[in-house]
Amino acid sequence: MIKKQTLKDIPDFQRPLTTVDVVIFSLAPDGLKALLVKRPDQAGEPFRGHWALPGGFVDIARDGDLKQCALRKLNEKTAVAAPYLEQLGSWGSATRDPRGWSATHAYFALIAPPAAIAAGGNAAEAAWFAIAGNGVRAPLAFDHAEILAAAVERLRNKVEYTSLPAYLLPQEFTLTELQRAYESVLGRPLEKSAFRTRVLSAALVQPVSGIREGPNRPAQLYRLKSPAAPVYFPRTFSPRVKEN
Amino acid sequence: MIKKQTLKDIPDFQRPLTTVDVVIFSLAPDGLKALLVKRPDQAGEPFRGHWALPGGFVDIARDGDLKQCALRKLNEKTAVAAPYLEQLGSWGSATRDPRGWSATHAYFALIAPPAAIAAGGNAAEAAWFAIAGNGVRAPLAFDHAEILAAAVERLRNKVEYTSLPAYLLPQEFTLTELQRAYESVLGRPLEKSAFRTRVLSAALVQPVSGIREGPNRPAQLYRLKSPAAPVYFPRTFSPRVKEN
DNA sequence: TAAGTTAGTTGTATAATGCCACTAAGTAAT
DNA sequence: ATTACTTAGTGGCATTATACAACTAACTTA
Repeated sequence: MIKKQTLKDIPDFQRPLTTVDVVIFSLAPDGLKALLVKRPDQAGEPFRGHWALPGGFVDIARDGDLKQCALRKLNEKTAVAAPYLEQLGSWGSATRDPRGWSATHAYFALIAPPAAIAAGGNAAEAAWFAIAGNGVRAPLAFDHAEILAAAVERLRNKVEYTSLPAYLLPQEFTLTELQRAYESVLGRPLEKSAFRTRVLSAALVQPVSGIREGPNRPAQLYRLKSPAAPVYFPRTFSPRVKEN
Repeated sequence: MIKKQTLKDIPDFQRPLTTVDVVIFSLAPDGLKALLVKRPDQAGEPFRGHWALPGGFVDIARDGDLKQCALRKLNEKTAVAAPYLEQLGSWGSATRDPRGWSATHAYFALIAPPAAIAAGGNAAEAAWFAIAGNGVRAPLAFDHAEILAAAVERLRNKVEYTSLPAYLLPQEFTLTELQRAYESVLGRPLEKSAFRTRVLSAALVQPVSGIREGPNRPAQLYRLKSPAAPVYFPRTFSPRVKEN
């Protein structure tokens, strides 16, 4: 029988590297985007010059816990007030980082477009990439393509039965804008009437005094009733299956 | 501006401790159970003699990746053929382990009762605890009560719209047994007719040749069509809300 | 004033069930 | 054998959310 491992059996150099990575989504007029950063192009760095998810080592002196670490990573790239931030999962193996056994704790964040445009710090090394299919067109460092794909899949899945797309919009929005956000993420059109009934009959949004003016009939503005917690619907959107 | 941390800035002793913990669920006649193990009662060990989730340090020499590590932990306690194993999330902070900054990767497993009864190895130090509410009655080591509560919540949630309870049963089962499994996890009765229609119209189970004999009308035996992947239903079970 | 566009509403059909009552097939006691 | 009891399995109506389609409303611009 193999001896159970205790702390003193684990020299420090046998501890896995621990990182946190954040998939940051936002919405541009032409669709869903994810923020990526360029790996440093220095000797000894893995995946030099590749695009990667924002993230890095947990700093045990600065980070109280994993979520705080994720928020720190998020704020290093883009200053957002109260983003939607959800844990996505963790990826760890002997081979994912050439520097040694490493495990990353992945989060995904949804932020509104205005704050998103300014990528803080070293802007040349951060950019928004369009989501096509389950990822972006550029090759990514480490297993980040896999992590990004998992984030996209999770987002698409939850969009079917939650209010998540609202976090991709500014605080105030029209119902049509909200519907476009859903459609952008899902990649398919939704029925206007069914969409409105669902959104309005759930305790999801409440009207504000403002009106969105435009070249045609103005639209009522709404905002989230309880931004802190997303709303879950009892069913998914599921278009009727045609016979024949 | 704070300098970006690179590998050489992180002495090994500043790396977080990395563990994997597994919430193992099974079904007894009187309800849902979770397997817990007793912490060693030795000097220097944290939470001496407390009950805890099965788990421990990632062994970078033995474990290829996190899931393999979770499977190893699972097999150290109970030998199961092909359990349902899903990543639950990760918990990491400066304070959760008195030995230092630590992060655990938590998984949850669903296993069939027969294999479950024999808790391998040191049986005196492992036991099945009834799930009451969101956890067990005993106080747990570390933040394991929180992790267990998250597992119970995730399980209850997914039971509403997936085939997960089937993994708590032996390979062959009757529809009534499956319904009882759902009810055990949910903690509320389900409508027989609606349940059967849902299960049979989804590509969830297929009849096998066997019949379950008993003191009354015998029942058709079924097994999962594709044990590898759980089935998702388009709606949750949701009892009608009474007016008045 | 008519055309064009987007906002928002209304009405019918449908799918998946919730709910209730029923029939079917065994064992065990009489 | 017959009846009582228990669990397996089915059938039918009601309900709910939404898919779908057609409609009305409000505004700008030519």
